[in-house]
Amino acid sequence: MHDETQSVPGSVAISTVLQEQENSSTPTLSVVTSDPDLELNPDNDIAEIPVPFNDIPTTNTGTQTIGGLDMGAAYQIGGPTAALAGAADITDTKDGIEELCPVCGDKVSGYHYGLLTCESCKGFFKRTVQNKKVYTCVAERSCHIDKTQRKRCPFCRFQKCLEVGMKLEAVRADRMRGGRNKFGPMYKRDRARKLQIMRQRQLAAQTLRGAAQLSTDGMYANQPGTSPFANIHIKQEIQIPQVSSLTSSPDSSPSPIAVALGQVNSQMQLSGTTAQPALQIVGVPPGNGGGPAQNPTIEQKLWGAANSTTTSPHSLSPKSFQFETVVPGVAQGKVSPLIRDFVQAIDDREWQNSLYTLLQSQTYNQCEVDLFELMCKVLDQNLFSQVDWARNSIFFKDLKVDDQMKLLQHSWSDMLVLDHIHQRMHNNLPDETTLHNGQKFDLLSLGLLGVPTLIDHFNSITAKLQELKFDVSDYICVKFMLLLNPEVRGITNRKHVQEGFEQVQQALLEYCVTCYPQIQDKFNKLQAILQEIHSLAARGEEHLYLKHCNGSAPTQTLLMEMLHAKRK
DNA sequence: GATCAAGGCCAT
DNA sequence: ATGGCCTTGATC
Repeated sequence: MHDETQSVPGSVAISTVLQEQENSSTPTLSVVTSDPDLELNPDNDIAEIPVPFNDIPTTNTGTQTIGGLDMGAAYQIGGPTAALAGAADITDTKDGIEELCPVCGDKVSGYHYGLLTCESCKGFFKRTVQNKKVYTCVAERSCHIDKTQRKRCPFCRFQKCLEVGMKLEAVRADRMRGGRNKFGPMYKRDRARKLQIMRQRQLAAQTLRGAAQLSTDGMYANQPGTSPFANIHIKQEIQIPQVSSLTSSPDSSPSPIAVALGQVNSQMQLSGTTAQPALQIVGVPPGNGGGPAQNPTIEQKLWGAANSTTTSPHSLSPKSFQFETVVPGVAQGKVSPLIRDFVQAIDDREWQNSLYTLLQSQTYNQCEVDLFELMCKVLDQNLFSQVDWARNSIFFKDLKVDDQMKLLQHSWSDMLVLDHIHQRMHNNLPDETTLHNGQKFDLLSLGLLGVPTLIDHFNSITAKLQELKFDVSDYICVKFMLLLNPEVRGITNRKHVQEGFEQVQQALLEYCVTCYPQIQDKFNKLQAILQEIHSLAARGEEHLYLKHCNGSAPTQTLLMEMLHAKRK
């Protein structure tokens, strides 16, 4: 079986996505340029320290240069002369810092294109991107890459380069030599973090040695100087393997956590079964700097699953809501079949699974990711889910693609915000989560479309909805009403949209009256809140658009496509 | 001036 | 095509 990479797919047109219903091919979401220092959240568990490796006093760097080239700080520490260093802490850190190339396991020669890699993978990555190479895997796209076999399958090698986090955007389009790029500060922070980890390890080791020594003496006491913090150091030490494994994974094995979550495996399998971006990207930054995992996921979800499930989403959604518990009045037959079906079709577990899978896959093997960029990727994925949901929804699915596009272009951001509110209110989505690499990701920012200042508005909306006992049925009806907006300009089949809208509106009105008689005017109040959501979403869109215009937001995404569509 | 991550060169 | 070594140049 021969698999081939394809040429650059370009941006994802909304119409393409929608039209895929007919041919079920897989559009490729493209990639992302980003500034890794933009809105970085340095708030990780390990305090940043102002001492990069290269500031560590060594007197023997000269012996570590090769051919007159200073080989850099990272391996200076772990290099053959490290043992000669006088300071005990330097010799002790040797094991901690000696890194292997995450692609092939060869010796690391420095930071290249986003992370520590060996010289050969650096060269390979550069050649591939610069020369827009297109490779083929003659096997199953899952060839093992190590030092001895890395030459065998360039396809899988390049795929692995992307998987571990090598950044296409670090290869310069203009081929300019020298200087520094935007990743410089990230490399510096990564060095500092590694150094910090080494020191913690060393202290933990000392503490343990001390404790062992004292216990053999039949006494319990901590070493002077470290005693108050001994437990802390040990605790941090336990966390270290997760963190350090992100930058050195010679065999590319998923971390135990990822395996336990069942997340990385599924991602990797997907990435191995889909023609991937790798080379399509060349020239254009790849859709997901973090590797090929994202696109196949989206594609599979949207165009694989969706095409076969249009008839009965319920049966495929064992995770959908149990009406009896979430929809009051259903047992008494008070709820319209329309709302029943709506609610049953919801699969929030899938929503959250996709979210966490994406977050973990994007940070797997990455020492530090751009959190704004990551947020955009999540929004983008949500957007794909949104389109998928719409295309399989009653009323909407009967429309022509042009009409569908217009409706989606008009409502996507409102629906993203609404979805987030729903996830928080009904599924306990937390406000933040810790990523695979230890960074904290602000989940709430998704609901704010990346605008921190919208938090008050967001909270006020949420509070009002809570007062109204906004439930899952309300949510899904409101979502339909946002989507099926007959006011949208240029709709050809406005009658159908109008009918759909009115049916949902009527169902919601009846639902509010019958199931929530104690809440006065719930229906109209919900309508008013829709306006607020719309205004919040509009500000979010504006912000994202500005970010995009000044080059801070990923390009070639469905998200940006949507942002542009409204401004055409 | 030193650093070091880009790109380039060239023997293999 | 690969990969080890060299040159470059922005940043520290």
